[in-house]
Amino acid sequence: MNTDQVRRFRRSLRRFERLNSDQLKKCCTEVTFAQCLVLLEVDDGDRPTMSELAAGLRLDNSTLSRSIEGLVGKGMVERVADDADRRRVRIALTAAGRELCRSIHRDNDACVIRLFERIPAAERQAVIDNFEILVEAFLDWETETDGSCCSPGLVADNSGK
Amino acid sequence: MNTDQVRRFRRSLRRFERLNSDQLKKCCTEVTFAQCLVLLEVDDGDRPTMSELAAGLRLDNSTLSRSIEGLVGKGMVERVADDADRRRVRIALTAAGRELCRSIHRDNDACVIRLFERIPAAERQAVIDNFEILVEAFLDWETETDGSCCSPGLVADNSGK
DNA sequence: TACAATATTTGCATGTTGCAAGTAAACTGG
DNA sequence: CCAGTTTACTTGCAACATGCAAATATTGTA
Repeated sequence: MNTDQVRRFRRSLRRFERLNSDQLKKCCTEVTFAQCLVLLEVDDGDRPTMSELAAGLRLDNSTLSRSIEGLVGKGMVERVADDADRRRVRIALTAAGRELCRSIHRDNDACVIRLFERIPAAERQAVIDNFEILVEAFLDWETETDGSCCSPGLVADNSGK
Repeated sequence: MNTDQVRRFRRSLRRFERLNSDQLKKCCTEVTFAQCLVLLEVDDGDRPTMSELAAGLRLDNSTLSRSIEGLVGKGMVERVADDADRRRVRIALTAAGRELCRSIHRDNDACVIRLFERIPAAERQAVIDNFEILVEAFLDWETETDGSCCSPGLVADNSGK
């Protein structure tokens, strides 16, 4: 890795960071952005418990608890007591929640397709594959360092002070 | 684009979203994460005005104003009145701000290098290049739609309701 | 000079987040 | 079986981030 590569990548990372901005996210009014991430995670799992969701989303249990609270209030998910261990709370989609997930997927699939129309067809698969490699590397690195290292993109680090 | 490609990409996008989480970002105590992004943007520019910074970071002027307020309070930047147009406020790094930028770059360059050690050397350039292509496509798309489309990754969209 | 346009800051409300403390249920060793 | 510990989750709290609308100050314009 030379300096130019590193700096170019970090610059892309900073720009990407700001792209997922609230402005972009706000086109939806049914649920908040954080709630949307939780909803899709619930949809991906099999009646996951709170802890499973929190781990999957890398969120504190308390933060997740509040997101779920919001989704319950909007009638998208239900808290279901676990028969085997009544400490556990399992989360299940309601009919409205399932419908919202379908809607989210439909609309966002279409958005991704439009996005990729800006990328030459020959490059699309490479972009997807390489992004996946990148995300995996991040996840792998996060797991190993347990979040104790600084964020590679942009974060200030006072370790040198 | 087939469905599998789209879904795989959106899944990566969701995971990536949560990776830049506060937990990861919090290794720094000098400035907040948002302030760090602003600081580096100031460093990149030539005594930029508030509006230039807000546009570059895709932030509302008011949000930027508060971030700058924080950085001024921490002695990292200074507000400088523009001689030609006294409505304008230009932002300049202080000596401490310049030093912090150097520190951020030094530490984060090192982090990126460690991150990429998890990716085979032969693939690194492709990962960087393809990430850049992706970010450019996002920026291009955002500019053209003026943020009026839904976020491709994950955002709920009630347009179908 | 009155009026419109531009640049920035403030007031306000909402959302997100983690830590610490609290509560309830399940396990464990005597 | 019961006291103490562990586990799962929720609440209290404080900080930060964010955009919209309104206020302020300055500049351009007719």
